[in-house]
Amino acid sequence: MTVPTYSIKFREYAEAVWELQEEGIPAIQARIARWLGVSRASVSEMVRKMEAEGLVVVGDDVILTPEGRHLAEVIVRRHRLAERFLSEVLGLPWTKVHAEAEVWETTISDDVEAAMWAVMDDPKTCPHGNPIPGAGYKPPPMKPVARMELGERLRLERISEELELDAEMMGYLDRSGLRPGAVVELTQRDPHGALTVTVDDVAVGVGAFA
Amino acid sequence: MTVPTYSIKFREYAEAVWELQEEGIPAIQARIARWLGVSRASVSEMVRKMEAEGLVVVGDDVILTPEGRHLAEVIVRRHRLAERFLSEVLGLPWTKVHAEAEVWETTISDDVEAAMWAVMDDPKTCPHGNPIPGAGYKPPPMKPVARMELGERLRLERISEELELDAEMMGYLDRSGLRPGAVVELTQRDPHGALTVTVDDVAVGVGAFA
DNA sequence: GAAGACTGTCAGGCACACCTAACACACTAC
DNA sequence: GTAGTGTGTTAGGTGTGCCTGACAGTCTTC
Repeated sequence: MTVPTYSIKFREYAEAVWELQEEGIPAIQARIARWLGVSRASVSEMVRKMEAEGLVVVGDDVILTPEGRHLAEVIVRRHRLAERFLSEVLGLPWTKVHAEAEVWETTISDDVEAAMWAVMDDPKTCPHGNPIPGAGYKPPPMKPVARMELGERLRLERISEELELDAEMMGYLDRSGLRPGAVVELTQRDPHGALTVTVDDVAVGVGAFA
Repeated sequence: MTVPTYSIKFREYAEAVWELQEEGIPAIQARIARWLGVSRASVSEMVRKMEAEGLVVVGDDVILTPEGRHLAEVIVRRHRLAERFLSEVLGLPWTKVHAEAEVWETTISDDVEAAMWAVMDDPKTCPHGNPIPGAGYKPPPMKPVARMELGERLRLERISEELELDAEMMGYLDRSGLRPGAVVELTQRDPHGALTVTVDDVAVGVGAFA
């Protein structure tokens, strides 16, 4: 609930590092650059400034300091809280809330954040199933669909942040019934890794996600 | 409901011109500069860029073109709608919503704006009593408190945007019971223009506002 | 070991919105 | 008339965050 006094860009970079780490991807600069859609040179520069401010340590990976992690968690929390709010209170389709929350996460004040908590009934996750940091909820251990066995059935828990970036993909998933909570069965896997899963007895082809 | 594709700063300048005009203040550059808290040089520069884009005409006053007025009205509408939303749905105190809405006005998307309209019961004014453009509501003709007669009683309709900028002043007004809807009586006027008004039988000293 | 791919960094530049300092012009007051 | 005040403009400068292009270092792969 602390006010992040750092620039919007610092917050976004901290968030990116945090999310990469959450996805299990090592936060090297090139990944951060792709994640944020900027050049490697820009990341190199920003990351050096953030190191000077004590937000990260730059080595082989970029690692958040406790201060940096705290900053990132405020942003991620506000992002997911905003997604939940947009979906639950304002009734926006869950496929659209990610893009909106990108803006909200850096503009929400302490007061507004507190008011959102108060107005919702103890939210634990965002509409994509990702846990809201600080809500006291640990997501169950998960297995990406890509690592399921043929014929295995699983309840879909969450859609990765990376996929959320892609509005078209989100629309596709939604139309196909691939939402958090849906039970899917892996029915086929082609030699290149593309999967066919069955949801509500309908077969759908997808790539790999959680 | 149109997407304003102009930069955030263009939107804020357009809004400032619109508000000055609403307050009956001629929108000369020096006033815009004070209103926005920037230097006259900056206003001169920005206003020239906006003229090149067809948003304003620069003469003795700065005048909005139809395009510019439209842009400004989108922003003002979103500002006041956001204030109402923050107060009504999120339960923030009415003295705080202006500062929050400053940020919201430029970040709200078409989708979010539509959702806000849908979630509230046909709002006509912001919590300070200012009309929301596009809500089909014309405020009654008003008389600033400063122009009341001694002993005259009046219902407070709105608090000017200018005052909203000043959080301390807003707190003072609120604590004094000077809220939209309150009935005030002008009881004294000192030679320098300072006023004493009576609200709920309590005397309060103020400057001049609507 | 050489070729190719990937990575981080550096130099140099750009757009945006802001600033101060200095100027010329208008208006008012005395 | 002159002094003072307010106004708009110009010139030159700043900080932030982005870019491209070129470079050296590190892996893989053959």
